[in-house]
Amino acid sequence: MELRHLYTFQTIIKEGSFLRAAEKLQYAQSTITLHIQQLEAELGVPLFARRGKRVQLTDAGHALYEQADLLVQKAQALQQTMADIVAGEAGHIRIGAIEPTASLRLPDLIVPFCLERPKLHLTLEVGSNRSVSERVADGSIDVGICMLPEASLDLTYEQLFMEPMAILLPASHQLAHAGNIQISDLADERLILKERGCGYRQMIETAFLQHGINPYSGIEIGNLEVLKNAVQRGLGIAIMPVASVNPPPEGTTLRTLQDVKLEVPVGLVYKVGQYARGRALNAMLELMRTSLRQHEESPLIDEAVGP
DNA sequence: GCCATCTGGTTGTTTATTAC
DNA sequence: GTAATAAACAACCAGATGGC
Repeated sequence: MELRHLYTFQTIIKEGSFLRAAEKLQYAQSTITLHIQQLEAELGVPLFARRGKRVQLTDAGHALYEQADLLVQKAQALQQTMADIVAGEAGHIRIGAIEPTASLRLPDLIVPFCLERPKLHLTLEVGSNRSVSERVADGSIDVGICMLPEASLDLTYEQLFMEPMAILLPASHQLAHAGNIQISDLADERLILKERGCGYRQMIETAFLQHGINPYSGIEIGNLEVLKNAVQRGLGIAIMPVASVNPPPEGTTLRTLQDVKLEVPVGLVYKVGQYARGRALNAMLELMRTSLRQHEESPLIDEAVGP
């Protein structure tokens, strides 16, 4: 059954004749007859009773008219949805992001973006660098915001900004008010690390091992909030994204290293060749580029860190 | 005057072939 | 294996004409 046959059928009823339906739909009159004949042949039942020059709906015609109305309405709604997707007003965007970007930076972008597009569906998944990049690689999410993914995943990486890191220590700690802090000063400290596979931890381990220091103290905490609380209660010190401890929790201090710049690159991650998606996703990517790259120009660390 | 049928031109679809 | 192209075929439409 073809939708245009149903349109023709509906138009005949609304206009009252085959001829006026043909004029309305800009078909030849013979086409209207053919449409109805095809519809009747397909359904195996006459839809109109021909009485000389007049035609009248049969019972089957009445039944079809009620159902056809629903079908045509559904089809029109579907066409409108497709038009909205083409225009970037609808569709489904799936984003994955690491912390603290997900909770501190993305809401400022996502909220106005979604309010402007009430028909848009958006899913934001928060995870580790590895899980976000793997989800992008297997197609579960459209785009990720994370650190450089593993080369084996064959993903495109577009750097947006550098995430500055700093040392969070209890305010009572001897290094809290020290002059310059060198990385060697942390050699004997209990450093609380994030979980294995976390990009922040990898950066910390690399920096420490380059200076001949083993950063592993035996304590790993996979959540930034719990990590902050642990430092606040004196369990040890931690190296954290500045954005996640700005301002530092009560009873803690944020310091930077004098000899090592602690920062990790964060960027957009997407599948090669998958870039040409819907307009809504492209608009979101453009917004992320514009807004998150701007962040690089106003680093949070200047406001948050001080002896 | 209105609808059905026939005929010819146009458009769209399918299939086979070729190139990458 | 996939995409592009061309040929054959089918479906569609419009105009002309006939029956009621």
